[in-house]
Amino acid sequence: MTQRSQRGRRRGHGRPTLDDVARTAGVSAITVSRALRTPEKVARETREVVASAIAKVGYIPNLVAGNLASIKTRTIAAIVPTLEHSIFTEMLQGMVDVLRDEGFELILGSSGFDIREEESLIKTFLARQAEGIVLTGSFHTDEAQQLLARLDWPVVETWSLLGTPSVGSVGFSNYDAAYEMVKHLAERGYREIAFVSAVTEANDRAAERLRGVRRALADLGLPERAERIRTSEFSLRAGGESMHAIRAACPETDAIFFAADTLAAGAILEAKKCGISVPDEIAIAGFDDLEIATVIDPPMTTVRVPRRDLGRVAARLLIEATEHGFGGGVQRDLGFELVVRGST
Amino acid sequence: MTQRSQRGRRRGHGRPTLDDVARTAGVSAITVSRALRTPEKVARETREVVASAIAKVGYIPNLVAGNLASIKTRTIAAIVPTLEHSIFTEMLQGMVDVLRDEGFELILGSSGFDIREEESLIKTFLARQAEGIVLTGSFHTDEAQQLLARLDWPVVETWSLLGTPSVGSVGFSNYDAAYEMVKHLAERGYREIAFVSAVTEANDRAAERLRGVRRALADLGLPERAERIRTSEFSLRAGGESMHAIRAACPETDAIFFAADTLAAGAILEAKKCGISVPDEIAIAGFDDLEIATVIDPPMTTVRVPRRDLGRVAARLLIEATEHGFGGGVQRDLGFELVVRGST
DNA sequence: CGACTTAATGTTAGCGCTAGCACAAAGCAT
DNA sequence: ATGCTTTGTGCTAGCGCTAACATTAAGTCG
Repeated sequence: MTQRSQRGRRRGHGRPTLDDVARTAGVSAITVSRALRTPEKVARETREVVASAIAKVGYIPNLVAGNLASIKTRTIAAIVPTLEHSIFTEMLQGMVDVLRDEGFELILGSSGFDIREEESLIKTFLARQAEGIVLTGSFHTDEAQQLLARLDWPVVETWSLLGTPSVGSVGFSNYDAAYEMVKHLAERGYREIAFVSAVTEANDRAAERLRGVRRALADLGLPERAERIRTSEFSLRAGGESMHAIRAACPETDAIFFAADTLAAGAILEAKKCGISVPDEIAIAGFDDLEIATVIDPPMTTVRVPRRDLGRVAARLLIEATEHGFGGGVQRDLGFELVVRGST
Repeated sequence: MTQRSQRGRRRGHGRPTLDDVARTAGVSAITVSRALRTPEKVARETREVVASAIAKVGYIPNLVAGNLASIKTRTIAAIVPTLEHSIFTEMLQGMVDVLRDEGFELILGSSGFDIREEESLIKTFLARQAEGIVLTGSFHTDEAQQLLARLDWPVVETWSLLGTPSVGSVGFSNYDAAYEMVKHLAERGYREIAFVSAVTEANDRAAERLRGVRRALADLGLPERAERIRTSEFSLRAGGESMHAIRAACPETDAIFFAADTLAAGAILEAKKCGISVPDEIAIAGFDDLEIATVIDPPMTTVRVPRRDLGRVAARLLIEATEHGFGGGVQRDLGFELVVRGST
């Protein structure tokens, strides 16, 4: 028999442990554990003794230890490109709502639209034993792709339906949405259509929207001019600037489709400031259906996307996958809605 | 001698462990651990052998186990009222920037402006062994206060300087900011001033702003009328509605100070839509200095708050506290700036 | 060249919890 | 009474990692 624990606890937090509770309640540690996690398996009387012991010593469970022992962390990770664009934070809010109801926590990463940073975050979250992860889009580094492919780890991609992540994709067709908008503009009689995109590099949503615009222009026999296809950062100011740049380069332009409401709203505000009439002189369309689209004058034609639901559905799929396994990879097309208002 | 491990691993992930790496590298587990965490203590040659073994077996560290063994999680928690208001997400972005540089991760909670939910989140984050927490404001439930008081756990409060959290407060004086804005309006000659606040219940920022407005009105000898002190939810639409409601109740009102730019912007947009001239018929002031304040017409007078820095400083304080201890509780007044533009 | 540091690696004993069984006591049919 | 389930509780052995100490092989110095 080895001689041990001669001098009590050598390391540790100093916070009370399960054993402390067990000792003051006069039961074993496992009983306390059960009283907390599966109370129906503990006699009412014992439960009460344990409860008062917990209160007495001020016990707070150590989930890190519990996670290690049970190989479950009840943690889901999410990586978004930025926290400064409300479409992503609203999606996160949807996720958090569902996760919290189901007793899961969110660990959050923001990649800054950089897939290498995304890869690094993925590795961190793997190391932290997140039980699943929500990614934005389906463009990732090769290494990340390979890692995810060989790992049997629940992954959901959002905002896009192009990838084949282990659990599924939750999104809508960015291509179709952009196509529909151009079709709408054409039906309204606009022929000289410009498109202002987000940066498309490593961003499949933006790339798909651009593809949709191009295809629609071609199908409808409308002219596509390079000077009218621009990329821009996301800000109100940049929206106004893009409008001016396009009008300077191609004065005959009669409609501009922006890949984000923020840009489109900036353009409408700037147009009004400069006495340019919307939609008579120039039509403006956006993408997202943020609140500003409804209160701006004229109200903005845009594409409504179910950002809250994107988060909710992604979270549910992932929880389902952690609890009942997964395979194949479902595709949840949550659709979009063309909302026609006064700006076109 | 006890007979054990007759049939190998009984539970576990199936992912390779430190031991697997150690075995293929022909060294002990602790050497692999050191090669990863303190490479300078391992001979170059060994380091290389270990590195290739890691690559060979595809090892990903299990931080949950590491955290338990080292009693360190390198995790910081943050609780914000909502993710749907960019001032908070920008603060979080500031936090994430600093945390990631220092090798910390963020666990995020959103309380929905409900301090009971906040309390529940605090307990969860304690249980998850977060090394510190960033809270919004200094209103918490009694139980949360007591828990935090007796726990010797690093806590930083943001957006307010009123509390005495264990590590410190990072914010500015909401009272002074509101006071200054009213003073500015008075100097501009406005005398019939209205104030639209966020809900003040359990929200010390809103309560302080209201107090500042009241005090300023009193000090400056301006009339305070109950019909002109309103609370409102946060939205563009609600801003416009508040403006109408105030003008209906008190037609002589010549200036409205909104506790958020979103509200003020909604009011300006609505005013333009209705042909109400800003600032001639009614002056509008906001709070936050969001981008829209600069591009709207007229540009908006508002209070600039250092939201990104709030997050950065809070994160740094907390990291410092986890590494070198803490005591007392510092107060970092990051200040605010009255930005006067055309709307007043 | 023996005592003494330094560098590199290994051994042991947990961190605080839970899975999997073992076991006692009680209920229930036969 | 016998066997057989059910209920409540406890014991043992880890989960995968790291702190603390132990050990060995090289330098280092007067």
